[in-house]
Amino acid sequence: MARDLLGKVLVYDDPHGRRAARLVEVEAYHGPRDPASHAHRGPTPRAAVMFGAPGHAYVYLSHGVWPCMNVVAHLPGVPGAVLLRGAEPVVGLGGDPRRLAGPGLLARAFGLRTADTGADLVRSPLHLRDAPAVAARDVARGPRIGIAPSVTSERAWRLWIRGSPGVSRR
DNA sequence: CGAATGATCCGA
DNA sequence: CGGATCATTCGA
Repeated sequence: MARDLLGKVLVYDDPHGRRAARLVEVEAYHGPRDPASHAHRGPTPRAAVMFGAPGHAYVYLSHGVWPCMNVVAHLPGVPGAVLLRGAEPVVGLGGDPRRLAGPGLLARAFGLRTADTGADLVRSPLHLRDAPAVAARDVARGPRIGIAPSVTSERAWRLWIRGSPGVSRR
């Protein structure tokens, strides 16, 4: 579930060192029943990873410039993923949370490429570290960003940690 | 508000 | 194979 990702720490170890950030904003995409999901049109080469095992990365390129990272997460047989939209720096990412406020900024700060698609987020250099659950009163939710209102109006699938400076600004 | 910038998908 | 689309960002 998307809200379980809030508060978890995304870690990327590469030859340059470790980068880590605490996730403070995510959006859920629900697969074939969700027209906004890249999995909506079936297992195309790009979206195929979302039809596989949960806990893997799906990184796509937005507008030719911005890598955006998702965590494949779904119930058996129902493709879906969670877009990472905002985070707070923990290690190796500087001190300004606004540099991680937005899916493109976040994935770029980690140096992610579309080739990172498929990474096992439990065992690979790119992984998620568990963290205590965020209290319900600290979690806010609203409509997803950049999606036609007709699609998303009744689906408040964007979740964020109230008051965090790592939440994307609008 | 519009440009940047390229992978992806669909229709022909 | 060509054109439209895009889960975005930044600067004028």
